[in-house]
Amino acid sequence: MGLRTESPARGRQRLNRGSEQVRGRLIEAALSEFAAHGFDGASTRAIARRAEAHQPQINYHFESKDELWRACLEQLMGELDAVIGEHTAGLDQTDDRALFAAVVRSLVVFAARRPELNRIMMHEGTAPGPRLDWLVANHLKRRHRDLALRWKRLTRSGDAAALSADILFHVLIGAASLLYANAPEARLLGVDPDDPAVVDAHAEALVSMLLVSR
Amino acid sequence: MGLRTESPARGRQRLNRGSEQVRGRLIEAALSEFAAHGFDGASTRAIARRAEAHQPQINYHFESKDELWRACLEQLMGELDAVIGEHTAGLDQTDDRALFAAVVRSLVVFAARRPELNRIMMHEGTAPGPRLDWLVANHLKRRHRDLALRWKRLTRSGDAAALSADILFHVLIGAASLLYANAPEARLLGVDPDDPAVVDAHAEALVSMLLVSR
DNA sequence: GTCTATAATTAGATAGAC
DNA sequence: GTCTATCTAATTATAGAC
Repeated sequence: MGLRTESPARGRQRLNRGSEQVRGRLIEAALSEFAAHGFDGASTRAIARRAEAHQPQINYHFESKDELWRACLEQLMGELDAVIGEHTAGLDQTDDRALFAAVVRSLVVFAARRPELNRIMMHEGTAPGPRLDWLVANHLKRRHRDLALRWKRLTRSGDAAALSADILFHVLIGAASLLYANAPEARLLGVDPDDPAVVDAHAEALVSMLLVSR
Repeated sequence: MGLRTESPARGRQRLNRGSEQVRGRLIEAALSEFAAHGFDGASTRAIARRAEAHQPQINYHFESKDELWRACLEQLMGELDAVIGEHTAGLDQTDDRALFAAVVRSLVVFAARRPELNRIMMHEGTAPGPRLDWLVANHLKRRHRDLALRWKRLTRSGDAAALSADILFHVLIGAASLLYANAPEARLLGVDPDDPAVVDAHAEALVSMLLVSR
């Protein structure tokens, strides 16, 4: 197996771009790959290629593929909270009805803009495992409980459709996000999940079906 | 590498169970594994182990892992049609409202009883590829078109909620199936997707939200 | 038709030069 | 901090005995 003595600097050019930039590029590439192909289907080589980095850099900047996955979810959950924050800012924080409508619109808008979060959650929710345990404990438990409490108040005030608070979480997220999580499928069916008019009508339809007119 | 001359009949006992039975066991095991872990995450060894068969038997009874996957989807789609058939049998076949309600109930009941179909579709819908192309061409296109036509008639007759026929497919399937497709997640959140009372209330809630009272 | 053994490829992670 | 080379383990598929 002949040594390559010919040139001292072979292969890809050395690129020192700073830890933070490479870390960010790896997270962005990884969440795309995890969303498209699931944790097992996403290879660290494909992630590195998409980030224009080398595969061992993943283990340098992150401890493991698992830790990279968790970093992706922290990123996406932070973005979701930012979108909800934008939609609920300036509202009367005691107006449960207006706040709920804003959350529904946030979920639809976010699912359309950033389908990766819902894709990853759909991949992970199909089987028990340590990643699902981590997701529920660190992100979903609180959101599920808060949404159920909000829905119970709306039910008592006569604003809510006839739907149990326990299952509202999955009914709402399913209705709000499948079109975008499965956008490749929707496109083949002739639907355009990237059309802002579609997204807007979708959000308003959900609000009007969930909140009964007074 | 020492030859094992010791015993002529080593390893697992030879089991000849007939082609049809082994084929069926492999399909049942495979759809569980594909549903739980996605196509890439499901290994043919795990499928064979679950079916109490040997890994090369997959390539004997099916041409490849891909063809086994397609056999799983034919099986599941057939079961879905059977459930829809049961729910719509005996109804006035010109009563669009009653037929639509029966289809909604079928989708919820089937998703709860057989979450594998929705799990596999959620895994496959997140990225373009030959399996998604096959699914859309052979199963989804027709269902999507028929449901949209039915919804347009209900919209004209004033029975339908304010929701575009284009996106009804994904809104309905998302609202009806995420609770069951992501049942492992729901269970960790304290919801019981296996409770028949939950399933029944879920179906009736969707019917009442989608069909406006006359 | 069932089974063992294995070929060919690819996976995540690591060692060590630079 | 980046990169090449490589280790170990796992993957799908196949060859051939039975």
